[in-house]
Amino acid sequence: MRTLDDIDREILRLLAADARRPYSEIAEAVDRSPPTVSERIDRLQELGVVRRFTVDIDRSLLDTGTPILLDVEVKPAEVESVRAALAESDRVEHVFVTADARVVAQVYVPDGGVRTFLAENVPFDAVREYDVSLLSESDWTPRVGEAELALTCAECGNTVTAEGESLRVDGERYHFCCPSCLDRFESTYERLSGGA
Amino acid sequence: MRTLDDIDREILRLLAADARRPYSEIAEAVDRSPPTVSERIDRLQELGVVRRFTVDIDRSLLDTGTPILLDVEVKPAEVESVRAALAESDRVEHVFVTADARVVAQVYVPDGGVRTFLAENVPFDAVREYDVSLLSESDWTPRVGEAELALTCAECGNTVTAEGESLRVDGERYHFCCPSCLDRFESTYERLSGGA
DNA sequence: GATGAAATTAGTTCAAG
DNA sequence: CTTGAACTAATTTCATC
Repeated sequence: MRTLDDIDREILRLLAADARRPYSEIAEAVDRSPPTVSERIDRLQELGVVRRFTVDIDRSLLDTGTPILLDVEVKPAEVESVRAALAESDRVEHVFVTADARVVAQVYVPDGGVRTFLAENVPFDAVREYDVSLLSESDWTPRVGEAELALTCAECGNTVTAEGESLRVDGERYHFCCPSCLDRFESTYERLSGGA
Repeated sequence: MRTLDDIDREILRLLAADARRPYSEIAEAVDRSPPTVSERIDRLQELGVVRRFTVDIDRSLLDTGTPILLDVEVKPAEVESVRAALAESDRVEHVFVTADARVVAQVYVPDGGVRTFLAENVPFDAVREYDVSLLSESDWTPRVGEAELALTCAECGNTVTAEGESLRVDGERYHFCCPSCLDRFESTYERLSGGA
């Protein structure tokens, strides 16, 4: 398995700035041919580095409620359910989970107000406290920087280097640091799914 | 000028979920022809509702530093300079400005740590206090919802309705609630640029 | 505003190095 | 890991409604 090189990073940067520029233009910028660019972009998607192609929408031009930053202090066991519940909502664009069990979300609050929004969207018992800040502006700029690929072995948790391998099972990608981990993972998997 | 209709919203939703689907597919979904879809997307870009086509990158797979949520309390007069300084940084992906003069940013902190990052990126005098939370997860989902176009008249500040008009000057878009405001804006503009 | 047909432009496949 | 050439697919233009 290869890690990311400068060409991948440059492609990511160019796509982040404008995902519609023709591959011929990207190809010229990275001094490769269009088929190479095409293949590398496929690989970036396959690796999950590129999650999706999308549009950045200026919601300040859209009348979709009042933008707030909602900071919810949750019971540690409920962090994931609260994150999922918020991420699910039509009114929520960003969700951040902090190490100290807070879930921070950018929410476009409907007319009913924050309390109603919370009551309807978040498991009542999970919330300890919450805090609301009115937002006056928000920016999003996708960045790539000097990023190196940082994958974790699905079997042993080590960092996956260039020697690693990867495997796709049931639409999920798994990465491994070495053939042994891949093998072990595969047998465990087969045992489990065989028994099911 | 038209406002957004259901077809525009559906197009936005489809693009947000996958900006690469062919126009023929979008066309079928909204029961129009590909040229119509093309034209409407152009218009959404022209209006500034679609800021750009981009890729959603999974930065957790990229080794670009420790993700934190940085919450900076700033002197009110410095809010804009701090926002701009942060948005400028290669390490910052999101910046939110709250109504009570806090600037909240998602930062991928380099090895030097937060203090160094702040010292190098934010005007020293502007910061009153700051607070850091380690992030364990972050989601982004572009949403459209039931959005209506909410433009503000560049001359009088009223809401721009379907009767409004718009004008492009020096690469900037301006919207107006009525022809009088457009006229007045134009004369003011010509007077100012004539004198320069 | 919308369209079908034509023209243009972009993307992918493939055999080969 | 890359490419040029051939092929396939997508987008835009335009005359017309």
